[in-house]
Amino acid sequence: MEEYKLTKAERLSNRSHIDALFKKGNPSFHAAPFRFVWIKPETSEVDSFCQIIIICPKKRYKRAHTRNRIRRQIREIYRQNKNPLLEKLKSVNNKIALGIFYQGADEMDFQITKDIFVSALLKLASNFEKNT
RNA sequence: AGGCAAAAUCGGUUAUCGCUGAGUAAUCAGAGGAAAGUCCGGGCAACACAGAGCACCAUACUGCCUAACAGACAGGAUUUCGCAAGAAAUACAGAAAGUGCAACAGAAAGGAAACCGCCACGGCUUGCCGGGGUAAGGGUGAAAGGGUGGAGUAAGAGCCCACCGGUUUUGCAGUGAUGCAAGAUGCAGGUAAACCUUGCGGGCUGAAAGAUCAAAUAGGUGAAAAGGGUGCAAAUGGGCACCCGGGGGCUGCUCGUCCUUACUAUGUGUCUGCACGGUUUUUCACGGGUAGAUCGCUUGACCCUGCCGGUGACGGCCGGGCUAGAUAAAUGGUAAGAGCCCGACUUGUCGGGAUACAGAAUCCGGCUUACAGGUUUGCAUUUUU
RNA sequence: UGACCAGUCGUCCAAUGGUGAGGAUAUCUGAUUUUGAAUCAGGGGAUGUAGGUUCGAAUCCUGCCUGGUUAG
Repeated sequence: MEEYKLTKAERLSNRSHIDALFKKGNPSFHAAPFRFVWIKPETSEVDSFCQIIIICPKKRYKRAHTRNRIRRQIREIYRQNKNPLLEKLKSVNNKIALGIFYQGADEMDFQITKDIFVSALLKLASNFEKNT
């Protein structure tokens, strides 16, 4: 069963969870323009296996429309390619909160960044298998 | 044809995978002219509020429009440009309420003074000196006490006269700023985007305002419970034993057995073991309130067509319409095809592009700034006829 | 969403509306030294931007740009 939806349950929106992510989150790896941070949430009330938050800092991207565009494109990539990660998480029955930083150029090439992102996600999933 | 400036405008179809809102569902809707800067003004909300003044801030020709404004419209004045017609700009109240300031230069920078001068007088060494008069000319400066001309004089001076400018009174025109005419006045500069004065205006804080619901934890308030009986001991004391009841442990359950049924200081009263108060624990209730949720939130000084009033900004009326409402924050990805733009060859194909400035966060009215492309208007230039 | 402040040589700071915007440091040139450092002498280099007020603006006023601080 594969789903290509991205509902609100899959987005990180609780303030305390976000604070926990940035304070105690495992500083995982860099991958070209991306950087990932993840944590296992303390409470198990979360519905989905992986909640994400996309960060493009205002300090780096001054204009609102550039920030919007970057965030939307990353979200689109994640939506299309999230299933391998989710299946792995489901198999080990883990729930995580994931923070995705973007630090690349203002205008990004959709296809190239897509390839990078997909490989990075697979790497993250394998990393998970080792931990458990 | 390319260039500059201004104005209005911000291309867009279909399919599909998603996102946000509405709807039972089918389905429908989904960023801007500036959403930006946050520079003004209001709506709305909380709090405050007898009246007046001070302080602070903002503003400053007149009329008019408006919910309001530093905005708009109509006009006046001044300045600049122009031969003129006219165009453009204007923070456009007060310098005779007061206090300041004006480097350098210059005699003197503000109820004045005399460097070179001019003038007569006195003295003598006959071209100088002295004490006077004067401010036309020269010189300094950004600026030198209205300007030009005449009369007048020893020389001169609004000392006097004419014209021009200023101030002011009256009359006329105008809603008014003001204009025109007639008279009066001999006229102490500049700077208020120096302090300041005057007039008009401002209560203060902002949607993370504010309203409602409300978990866990901690704390607040109130109520209840921490037992009853019998016997013995004891006053330098306030304990012990047993029985009943409640709670807990041992056990799958019962019996049985064990533990427990609190503390209160040199508290207060009282005196026979009690009452009051306090502490602690447990239970219940209440209210405040955090996370969170809902409202505020999009039907509005709204948009469109037509008619009427007004020079105009704008106002009125009839009819029609509903056009984002998110909250770590929705508009994205892919594909195709007309038309458009760019480039290449060629004169109809191929390749590329979908873009400038830029993203709603409480809502409106303005201002300011950014802006590719095509459109319209104006200006100058070049080429052709 | 509001409130406030600042912008001066490459860097850090001065300058009451008034002389050619000053000082430290850096940099350049020369001297000194076998060479370098230190020292000495000399030079270049700046008022964020566009307007306005004024005789005159880094300073006063207005718009814009950039950077920073701050409330919740």
